[in-house]
Amino acid sequence: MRNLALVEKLTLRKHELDIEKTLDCGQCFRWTVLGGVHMGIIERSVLMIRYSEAGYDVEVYGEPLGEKVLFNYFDLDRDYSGILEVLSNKDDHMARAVNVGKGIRLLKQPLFEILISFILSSNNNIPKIKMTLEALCERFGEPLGMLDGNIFYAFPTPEILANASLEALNVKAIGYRAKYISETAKAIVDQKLDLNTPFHMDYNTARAWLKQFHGVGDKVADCILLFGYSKMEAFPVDTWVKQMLSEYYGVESKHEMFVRDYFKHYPGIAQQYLFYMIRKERR
DNA sequence: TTTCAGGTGGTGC
DNA sequence: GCACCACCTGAA
Repeated sequence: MRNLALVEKLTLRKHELDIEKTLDCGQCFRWTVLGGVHMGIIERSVLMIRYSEAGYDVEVYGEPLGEKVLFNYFDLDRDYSGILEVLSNKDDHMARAVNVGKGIRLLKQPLFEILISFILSSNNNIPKIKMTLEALCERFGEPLGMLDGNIFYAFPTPEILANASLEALNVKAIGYRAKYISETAKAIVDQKLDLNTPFHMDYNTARAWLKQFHGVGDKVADCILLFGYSKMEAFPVDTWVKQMLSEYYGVESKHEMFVRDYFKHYPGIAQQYLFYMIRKERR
């Protein structure tokens, strides 16, 4: 296995971006942190991100990424300050969440990767999801090269997963979700479905479109729409968020109506900041 | 040994 | 529409 070559050096301004929080708020699973260095893969580029005076230094290995793609991945073109100000004026909980979560941005992750990742997330927890994803990438992803003794793998393509047997897909901790992955990959390949389609749909239509895949229900569809498609109307409700909605807002059912009315155009950002806060307080 | 974890799909009403 | 419940697996 050949070593990955450094092909690009980029910088991220610190303004309104906290890498640590952004990569550790449950929206992505393949980033790791070691000795203060964040390592991750975007498409076929291996990234190492370090703190610096101005913000963050980004080293790109393997294939060049380009500033535009990097900025897009971290949603840097969106102005969060105005949105967060409106949200923090809503109530004390939201104000606290905005304060605690300052610097969180909603990523725009590769679509097939985010679809598969969140199908794996159902009835599951983060350490296991990470374990399963790494196992899938090791078995089915293309090895991109080595760096510091570690082999980095691209995310598997729909074709490779569609052609894999259920036995082969039965990697660590995947369980009954292997069938969902197989059926989803097959649907994409056989029916020539274009994962870009939801970009051109409104939130409700896009959500219904994603739910055609086995293993994608309301919550998983909302995660995909929020972390892959930047649909800010999406408000994923898991057991913790459900409990939080009840506790903070007295909402026991019909969350969708409540969040749309209450958070207006940005339920997704509200959800992510609230989620980060309740998760942090639990730990 | 039992319970639960960042849900979904199937079933029955 | 809504309420149940089985479901892989690993950790507590």
